[in-house]
Amino acid sequence: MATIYEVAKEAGVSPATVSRALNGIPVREDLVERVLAASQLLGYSPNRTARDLRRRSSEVIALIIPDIENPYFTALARGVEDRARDAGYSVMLCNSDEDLEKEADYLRIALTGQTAGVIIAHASAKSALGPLLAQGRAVVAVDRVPEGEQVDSVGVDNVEAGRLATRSLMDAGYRVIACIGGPEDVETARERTAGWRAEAGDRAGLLVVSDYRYEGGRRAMERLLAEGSADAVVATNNLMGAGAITALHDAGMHPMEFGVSVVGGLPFAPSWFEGVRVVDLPARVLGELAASTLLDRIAGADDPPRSVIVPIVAH
Amino acid sequence: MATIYEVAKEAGVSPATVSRALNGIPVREDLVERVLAASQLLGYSPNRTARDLRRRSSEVIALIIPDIENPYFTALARGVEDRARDAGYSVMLCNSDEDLEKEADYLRIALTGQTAGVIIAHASAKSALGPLLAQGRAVVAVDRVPEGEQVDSVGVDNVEAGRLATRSLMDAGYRVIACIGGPEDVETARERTAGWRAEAGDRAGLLVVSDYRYEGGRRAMERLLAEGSADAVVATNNLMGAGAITALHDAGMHPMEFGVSVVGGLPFAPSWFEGVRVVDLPARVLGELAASTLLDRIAGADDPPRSVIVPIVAH
DNA sequence: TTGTATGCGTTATCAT
DNA sequence: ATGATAACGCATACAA
Repeated sequence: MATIYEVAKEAGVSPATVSRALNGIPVREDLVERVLAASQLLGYSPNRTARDLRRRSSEVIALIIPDIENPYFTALARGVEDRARDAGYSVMLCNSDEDLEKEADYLRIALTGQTAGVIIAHASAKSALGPLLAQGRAVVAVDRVPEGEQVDSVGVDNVEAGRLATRSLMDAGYRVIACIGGPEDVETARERTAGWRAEAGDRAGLLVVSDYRYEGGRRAMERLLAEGSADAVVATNNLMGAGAITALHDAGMHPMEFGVSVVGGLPFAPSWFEGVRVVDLPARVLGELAASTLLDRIAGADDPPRSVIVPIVAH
Repeated sequence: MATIYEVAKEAGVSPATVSRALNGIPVREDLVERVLAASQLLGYSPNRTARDLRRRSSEVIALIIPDIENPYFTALARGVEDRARDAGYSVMLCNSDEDLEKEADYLRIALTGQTAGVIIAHASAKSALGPLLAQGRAVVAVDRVPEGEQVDSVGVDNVEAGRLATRSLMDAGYRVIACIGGPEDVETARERTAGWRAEAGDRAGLLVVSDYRYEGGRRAMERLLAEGSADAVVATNNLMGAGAITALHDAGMHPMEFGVSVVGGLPFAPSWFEGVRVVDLPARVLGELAASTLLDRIAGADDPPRSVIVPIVAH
């Protein structure tokens, strides 16, 4: 790879002039042209590592999500990406796999590498955002909003989501509504379950705590069917909802006879499941807003941490 | 952030000793301990940008995929990620969105930043891998195998996939089998369509060329239904298959009366569509193998480019 | 084994 | 506006 020195020599100017010409800092017209010609000739493009080292920042933002195979988070990622790209940033997507250790690794990489900022849907409330924040790095929590930390956040009203999902079943005439909950150390899971509880009450055996995954939802549903006391169920996320529907299907039942309401949609499947109620979550918008918030911080906004709640549109 | 100099001073040794102690280069036992204690105390961790600049490499590999919202590619990404992580590398995932310009951006970033290597499922045969290869960077093409380039590649036998999907419908007794093809500048699309053609023949109007996307598959199916000459269809990728099924459903038909065979599966939905035939593609394995291949290259393997074809398991 | 000093490729400071 | 040069933080060649 050609360096800035070679370009300088080729163009007959100093390296400083090359740097300026390429960075939009005023330089005499004809020199700019010589620099451009020389870089073209040598196939030069600046070494980003050196630039980042010198500038102590970069145009990369890290996005850490807990499950890259969950369409909810990929939609969110698209939102982040589109907004970031418009602002000239690229996105490094990291999959923590709901694993605190992997997440810590990626957080460390984001910290020690020169990322301009970090957007994170943390794997657990125990996530170690401390070092990032202490160091003054721009950080935005998305989807999952840490309860203790002083950090910008973008999320939805999960209690309301849980309520809407539940009420939708009640309105349809179902009487005993069970709930498949997510991991207890994930805020969104606790909140959505709380929403269900507020509407449906909480009788023993009606709440099955699972793991936000497809297989977990499936097993939970099997248990509820075996139990036999409910006639409808709220799945607190999309994957568990899919699992529940599968279990229902495998048991030879249709989502009409046993009511199903899911918090969060699955793409490509809107019309396949008549009878399934869906409380859509604005994943992509969450991503866009998180990116906008982060970009503001990077640009130097120093107002106190703000917390954005995106409204849910009921069906 | 603390630097290596501060740690050195705190530990009463030279920066070089700190560097060595931290990188497993022989250093007197008690000095190692002092260095460790000092880094602990100061919360030191090496600046990766500086290290990369000095070493002229890094522990990050870039993975460029054309559609982050396609479960096929996220499964592939998981494969890459798992294998890479085991080897101590982290993965920067980039979404080209089937857009040559975005892809070129990411390729440039991968080139100018110190990535250890690049794994790419290119957006189009026109992708500009040239600069990377010319510069001797490790590159592996996955899923989509460039036809002209001298580069390692990992893919499946797409012609065979197309054949299998078609034959499955023929064996079930369908007579006139249409095909929803993907973009003509994507190798996998051309090959799968070729597989269909080889089995089903190609009569006018039976091939609808689409775009590998959900909506495209939906519209293509609507057209085929309007046309009315076929009694079954091969969708050459998962998303178009989903779109086709939706169109079918919206037209009040079931995948039993109008045969549907899809190349590539959709997750979370195995048992929902009785009657739909699926030729599963080993996306995750593709990712794992691509990562292994890349890691070999990074480690210095200098045998000629190899081309791995992962067998397809028929259902 | 340890320390000193240099260089990785930029950008930014300071003269000019 | 332009050029010489220092500095970003680390790893390593060389000297001790």
